[in-house]
Amino acid sequence: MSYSVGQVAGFAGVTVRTLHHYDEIGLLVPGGRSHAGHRRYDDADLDRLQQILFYRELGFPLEEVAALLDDPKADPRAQLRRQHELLTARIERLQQMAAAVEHAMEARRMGINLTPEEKFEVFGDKDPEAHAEEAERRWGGTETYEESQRRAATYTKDDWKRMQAEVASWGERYDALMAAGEPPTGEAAIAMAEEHRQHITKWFYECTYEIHQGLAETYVSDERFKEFYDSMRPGLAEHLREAITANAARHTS
Amino acid sequence: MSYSVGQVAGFAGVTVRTLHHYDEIGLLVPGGRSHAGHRRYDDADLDRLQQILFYRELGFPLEEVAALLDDPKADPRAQLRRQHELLTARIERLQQMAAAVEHAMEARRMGINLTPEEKFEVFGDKDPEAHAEEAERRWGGTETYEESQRRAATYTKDDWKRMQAEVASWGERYDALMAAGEPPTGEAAIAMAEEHRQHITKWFYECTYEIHQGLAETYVSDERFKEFYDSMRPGLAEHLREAITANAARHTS
DNA sequence: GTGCGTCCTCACGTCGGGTGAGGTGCAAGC
DNA sequence: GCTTGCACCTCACCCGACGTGAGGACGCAC
Repeated sequence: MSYSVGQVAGFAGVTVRTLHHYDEIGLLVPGGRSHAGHRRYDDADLDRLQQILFYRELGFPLEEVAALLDDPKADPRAQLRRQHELLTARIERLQQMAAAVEHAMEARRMGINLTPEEKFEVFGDKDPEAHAEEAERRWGGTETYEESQRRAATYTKDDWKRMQAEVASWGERYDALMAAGEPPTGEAAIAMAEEHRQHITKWFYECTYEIHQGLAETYVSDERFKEFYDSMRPGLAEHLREAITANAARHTS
Repeated sequence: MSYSVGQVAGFAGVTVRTLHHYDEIGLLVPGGRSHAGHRRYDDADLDRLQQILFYRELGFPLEEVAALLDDPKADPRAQLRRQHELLTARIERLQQMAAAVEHAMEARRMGINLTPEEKFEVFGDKDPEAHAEEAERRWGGTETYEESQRRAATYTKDDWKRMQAEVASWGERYDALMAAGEPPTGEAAIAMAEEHRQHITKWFYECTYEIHQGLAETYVSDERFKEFYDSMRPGLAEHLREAITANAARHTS
């Protein structure tokens, strides 16, 4: 069984030119040539191509791909293990990005102004310095709630107002609920947690129960988020977190 | 608050040159310039840069990134929704790739010879034609079990033999177990399922309970995989699937 | 023999930047 | 006051991973 460039290009989903290129740079030299000089790929070549495409997809430069594949002390078992690790690492990375996106949007929803460093946190730039100076800018600056609101206002003003009204209404009702001594695991609190989740879904993005729980954690762990909720009533942040957790538990069981 | 190229490059984790480039092509033009002609980026620029990097990371060409960001009918809400969708789609894709890698390795373990089309299945090339002709090659070909074994033999011969011995031993014991009338949910069968899982982990890759269950499904749904197991004893494939499921359930509860 | 389809080999174009070369503006140290 | 250093500027060529013709060879079909 041997295949022409066209056939291989066909089922591998690459162009003929790409195969030519790989031949040129010695990354994938076909097992043989026909008498007319046409490239003939055998099954081993296909296996190799599959591996090449795998690593390419994950963004490796071709030179490194060659190194990985020609590594003599990497048998198929090691290859597989590596591929599997790469994939799971990648997935984790994306999940972190998703979490960061959710986080960023929550900040926006509350009119919290992230520092530049925080904005780029997603991209994994663990550079924990310039932190004193940063706090200066953050708390000493003159950027107000109002101002950051203005910046977020690519919404129509009406939309924004209506959303704020919903938030306010929800806040008052949650305040009342706590005043009445309702526990976080009670029906009333759980209903409010669910309303909170649906508010996010309505105005921002599909907020799953899982995501919601993630957000709940930051409401108590991040000072600014906590302040947002505690300003409605002291202790609200924690109360809400527990209600959200209870609500999530109910729906994932 | 405004920042120089160097500062921005710093916390965004890109080079100064990149920022120059983005300015040149009009993708990110700084809000202003200092009297000396130095670029000054303001907070809105940072937000935009963050978005740019997000889409770039997902592989969009810069021109498209510009189109996405300058789309007038995409408010922050729509952006967020889109980003979130892109991420979850990407994650799903990677998970499929991971599953395909697992699948490929199982095939190798059993000496099953995938058709070229199957080898590239991962890369999503749904082209369900040329299927009759394909079956010809697949079943009519002369490639034997032996041959495909040979190709997979980048293992040391010893390793391969020892692995095969383990498989054989396991098969005999599973055969006996079924002959004795053990149910798939019984202790003995579950122990065999667990041994099966650990065999894969030992020789190939970290096989989680979740992955194991995925494999179990293909053992009954893919004719060739089914044949591999049923040749040890008719009905073994299905028996094993249920045992694996029971074993997985025990460990994830 | 004349299409046609697929293959071949140059060889230049494109995209997203990297990497100097050579020059300017400004603060600090001598 | 002068120079040294640093961060910035523009101009311009270089690179990887192909895309995109141009111009030609093969084989089969009519």
